[in-house]
Amino acid sequence: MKKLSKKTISRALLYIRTLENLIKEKKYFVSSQELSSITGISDSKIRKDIACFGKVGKPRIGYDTRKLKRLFEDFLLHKKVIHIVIFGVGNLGTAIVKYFGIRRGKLKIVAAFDKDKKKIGTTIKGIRIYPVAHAAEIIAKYHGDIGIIAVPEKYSQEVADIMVAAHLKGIVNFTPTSINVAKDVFVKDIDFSISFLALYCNSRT
Amino acid sequence: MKKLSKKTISRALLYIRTLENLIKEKKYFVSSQELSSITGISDSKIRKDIACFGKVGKPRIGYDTRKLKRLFEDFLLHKKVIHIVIFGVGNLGTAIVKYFGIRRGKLKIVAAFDKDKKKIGTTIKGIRIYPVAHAAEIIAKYHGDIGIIAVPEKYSQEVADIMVAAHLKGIVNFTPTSINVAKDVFVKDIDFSISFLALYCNSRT
DNA sequence: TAGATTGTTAATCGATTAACAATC
DNA sequence: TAGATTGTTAATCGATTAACAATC
Repeated sequence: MKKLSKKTISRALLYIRTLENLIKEKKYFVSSQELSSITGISDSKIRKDIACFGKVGKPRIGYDTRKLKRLFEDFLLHKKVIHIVIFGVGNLGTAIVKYFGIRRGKLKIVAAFDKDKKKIGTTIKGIRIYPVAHAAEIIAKYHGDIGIIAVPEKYSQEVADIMVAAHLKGIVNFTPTSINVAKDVFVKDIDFSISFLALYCNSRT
Repeated sequence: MKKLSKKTISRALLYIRTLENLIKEKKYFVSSQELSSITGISDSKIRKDIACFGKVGKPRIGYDTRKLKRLFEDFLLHKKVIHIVIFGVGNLGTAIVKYFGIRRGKLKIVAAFDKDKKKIGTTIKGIRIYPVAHAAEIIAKYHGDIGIIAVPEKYSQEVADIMVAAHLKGIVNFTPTSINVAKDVFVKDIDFSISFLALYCNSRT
């Protein structure tokens, strides 16, 4: 088996979602061409991605949607539930807690942290908001897997340091700042301003 | 001048932000190496990106931060304010309106749309919520540039069609669905579930 | 069988890195 | 001047596309 590239992993997750929809529609076989027209990803790229996971297609018939979905999940998502912790329950943080406070697929928020004393001790969709000072302990208790930074920009590095110390292996950073972390920690930056500006710039090309 | 790749454009926007911070600190010259250590982007990539815009550096001295920032902006962001419209003011939509309802750099939300009669006519941070039926007219009136889809999944294509008809040239899609649009319209998908899952998968490699 | 579709190889494309002469 | 840093070229790397023999 080849090592999976980041791009292949992202696309595989998209295939899983697409296959789930197809299975819901009781479509049990699909060709790479059909997957291409649904996802917008080229058919040869799709076949090449699938090849990283195994040989499961049948010439003339295509792929068994349920089998293919299981194949991807066995490689990528054998964990039953992925535990998310979030720092900062302002506008964005609260929206995310409201969404992922209830389990969504394999994702679930297990704890939230904030500096605001008025928020600490309250809950959002059943998720308790804890003081940042107790983070290490709470993250260990809930077996946090990944962390979300949704605090004001100036606290992002401080929060990142806490997350690294708490042994989280992945961080989603919503602040417009580059954070520095140990190199075995993965960071995904989601910067709305840069995303929107990039879209605007691309659309004037 | 070379055609700018999407990646170069995104990085250039990151350089602009970095330069703004440096200028605020009254640092008026910076080398590609220093920019590299701040942003995490390799110095040769940075020099190559800059070369797409012009020759502005001085050997031994580096780049004039204010001049370099202006150079990027002249190419990418000559428009004073980019007008954003948003469909759907649920949890996420509301958070975004609260943030971009006030101008943030060159970005500003100018109008919001929703199906919920209770929300229509109300305002968030001064931004009025209009009925979806009036979208074409309102978008034209406010000179909308790009649109955000933050509605429930099942309405995403419907909203995309309205946006295309209203001549928006860029769409940010927060729903977990692939939308189909005319091919001169740019789409940026931001799917939190896939982003979080991908981060998790990458972190177990 | 006939023919559509897979799995895979080879060709192409684009982006990144390395290296260094030019230069202030 | 001496030497650090740019701008740029060549080398490398990885990802995508094209093509097609294998095959059910």
